[in-house]
Amino acid sequence: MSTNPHNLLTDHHIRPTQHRLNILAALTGLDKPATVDQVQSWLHAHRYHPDQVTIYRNLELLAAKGLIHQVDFSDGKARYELNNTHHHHLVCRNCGQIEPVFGCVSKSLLTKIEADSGFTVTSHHLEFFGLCQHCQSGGK
Amino acid sequence: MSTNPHNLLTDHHIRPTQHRLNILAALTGLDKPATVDQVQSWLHAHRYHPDQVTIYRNLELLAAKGLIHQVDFSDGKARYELNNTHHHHLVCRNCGQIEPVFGCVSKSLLTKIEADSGFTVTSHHLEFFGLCQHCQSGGK
DNA sequence: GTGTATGCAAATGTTTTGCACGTCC
DNA sequence: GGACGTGCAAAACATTTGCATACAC
Repeated sequence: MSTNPHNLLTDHHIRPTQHRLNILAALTGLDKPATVDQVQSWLHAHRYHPDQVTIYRNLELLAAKGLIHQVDFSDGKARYELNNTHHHHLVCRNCGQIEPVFGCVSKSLLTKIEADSGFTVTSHHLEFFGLCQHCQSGGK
Repeated sequence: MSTNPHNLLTDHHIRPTQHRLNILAALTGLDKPATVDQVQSWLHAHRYHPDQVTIYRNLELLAAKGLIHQVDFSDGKARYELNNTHHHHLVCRNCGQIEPVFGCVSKSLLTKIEADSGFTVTSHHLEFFGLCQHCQSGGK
C-alpha cells in the first residue's frame, strides 16, 4: 500500500483524476469529517472548481472503495473522512467544534454482540456530543 | 414520573393532544427506531390520519422535551425511539433488520474523554452494522 | 478509440416554513 | 379569548439521475 495519493488511487483501481486527487487533498487538509460543501469550499479556496455533483460522485466512490468513510452527526448532512487511524468524534452541540476520540467500544463487547445476535459486525458508528470548554461558560 | 402516556405528556408540560398520544403509541407499538413514514403508516393502519407535517413537528417536540430521541442509521432518514432503557442497535446492512444492543461504551472511557477534552459529554450515538445470520448465508 | 469522468439540468426525497383555521384551557 | 395545534401548500435543502460532452489510458 503506497503512501502517495496517486498510487493510493491506482492501488484501489481508481483512475487518478485531478478532481479525485484534489478531493483527497481537501480531506487531508480539512482533517476532520467534512461535508460536500466544506470540500467544495476548500477546493474553491485552492482554485479548483469541480461541479458539486462530481464531489458527490467521487466521495461515494472513494467510500465504496474504502479509502474514506462516512460520518454522521445527525444534522442532515453527510460527512466524509479519510480512513487512516480508527477513531471517533466529540462534537460541541453549541459551536460545532470537533475533537477526535481515540477510545472505542471494547473488543469483548463486540464479541458478545456477535455471539448474542448471530450477526457478523462489519462496522460501527460512535459519536459523542456535548459542550466544549468554551461553550460551557459564556458561549450560549 | 407517571407511567401512562397522558400524564407522561402533561408531566413534561406538553398538551396531551390525540395526535401526540397516538404518536407515542406508534413508537411503543413499532418498538424500534422508526422513520416519519413508518410512524405515519402505523397510524394509518390504526385509522388515524394526521398530516405528515404534524408528525414531523411532534417528533421534534417530543425529542426536544426528552421523551424520545433521534437515531441515525446514515440512510438519509431520521428515526425516533422512546427514551426508556438506554440501548443501541445492530443493523443488517442487507435486509435492514434491527436488533437492540444493551452493551455500551465504558464509564471509564467517558470519564477519560471528558478529562482529555474539557468537554461535558451529554450524549452519544452508537450503532453497529453488519450482516444478520440469514443474510450471511443465502440472502444476497 | 473505448470506457470512464465530468458538467449541466432536472428530478427526487426528506424536512421545514408560512399562513389560515381549528382546538384546548 | 388567547395561546397553542393542525392541515395544506409551498419552499428549502441535500442528494441522485439522465444525458451529452470531454478526458484518460
